[in-house]
Amino acid sequence: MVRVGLTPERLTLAGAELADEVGFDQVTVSALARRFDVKVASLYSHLKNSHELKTRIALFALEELADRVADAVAGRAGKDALAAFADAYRDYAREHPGRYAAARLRLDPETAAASAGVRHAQMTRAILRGYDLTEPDQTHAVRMLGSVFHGYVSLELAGGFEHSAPDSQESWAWIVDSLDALLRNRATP
Amino acid sequence: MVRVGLTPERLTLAGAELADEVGFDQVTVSALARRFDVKVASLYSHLKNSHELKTRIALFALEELADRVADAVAGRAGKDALAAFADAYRDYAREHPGRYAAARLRLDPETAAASAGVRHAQMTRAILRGYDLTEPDQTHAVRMLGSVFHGYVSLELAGGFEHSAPDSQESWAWIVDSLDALLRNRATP
DNA sequence: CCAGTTTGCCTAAAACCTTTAGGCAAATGC
DNA sequence: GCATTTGCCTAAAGGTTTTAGGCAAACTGG
Repeated sequence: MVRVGLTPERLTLAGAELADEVGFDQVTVSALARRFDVKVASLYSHLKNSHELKTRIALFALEELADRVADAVAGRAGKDALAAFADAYRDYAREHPGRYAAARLRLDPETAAASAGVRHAQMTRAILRGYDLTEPDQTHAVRMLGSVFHGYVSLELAGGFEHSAPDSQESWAWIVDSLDALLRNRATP
Repeated sequence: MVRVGLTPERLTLAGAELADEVGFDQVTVSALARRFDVKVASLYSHLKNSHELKTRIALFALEELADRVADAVAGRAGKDALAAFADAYRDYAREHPGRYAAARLRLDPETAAASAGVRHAQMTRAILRGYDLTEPDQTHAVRMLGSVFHGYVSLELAGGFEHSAPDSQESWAWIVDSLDALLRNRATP
């Protein structure tokens, strides 16, 4: 009975990898046990239940995505920052579709408040500092950017733009461009 | 052994109702059988499998949503049409969250091509006729509108805007307003 | 270094979901 | 009214979740 060395962290990471391979909703405690070649029940010493596994993966993905976005945005401002933010977001979703799906898991309020989700909101607001928006416009803009990015990426992942011209990349650039113009128009004089 | 009168249509409708009550991913063949007070295996005379049930609910929801949007948009043009489209979309998602989630199910290409999804795309293009966009801008705009609406509604359903000011309704109006301005700016002279 | 405790993975088992196979009775058609 | 079709049933196998209890490996301190 060799000990494999399971920990919540290793399980979370393996779960994230599994999500990218087979889809987030195919991530089960059973599948994870198979991957470590241990019996299913063994995982329940490290995880309260299946929901905790999914939540952990979600939190992990949120952190990772926030790190990437922070990196991408560092040292940029204005449209440059907006484009970097947008690309970091989209690239992450395309590289890690399962983790991205995980990041969209609905968290209970306390968990969400303690998650990297707040960093996302902060970074979005940081981007908007380049556009001189005052409240409540700034909040509206935060919500709009979140909607467009999430909406686009999730439609793209679902294959919505696959078999039609023009290329998805072109639409993405057009949209970022349009959003920049929109935000500049909304700036308070 | 009383016959309940199961049909694929009745099962689909009941499945849609169930989705709104407990969430689309909680819709199972078992739960549906309980609702009709018949044994689970009985449903398999009317449905090939669980996936077919979900696909049917998705197609049903797409039709229903397309009907609503068509109704809302009829006789309107320009920003009026845009707002009517947006509201019909958002209202449907809020009234029928389970069906809305179903409508976002990934369909295989042939099924998607035969679905009301194509009506959605046509209606979006119809809205854009009021803005004098030429290709490829029109396609970019179709994709952007789809992204914003879907993204916003799905973040809203996930509770993203619940416990913060300003009201979601205000942000929605601001966004529709902004999109209208954006599209007018993009019009070809 | 080795007893004692902790920890990790195991077996066993119950509950629920999916799906298939085969049966009996109700509805339909001639 | 009888034969056929159809609809719902029982039975059963296989997968996932979760809990309970056991044995052995890995730490702990004397």
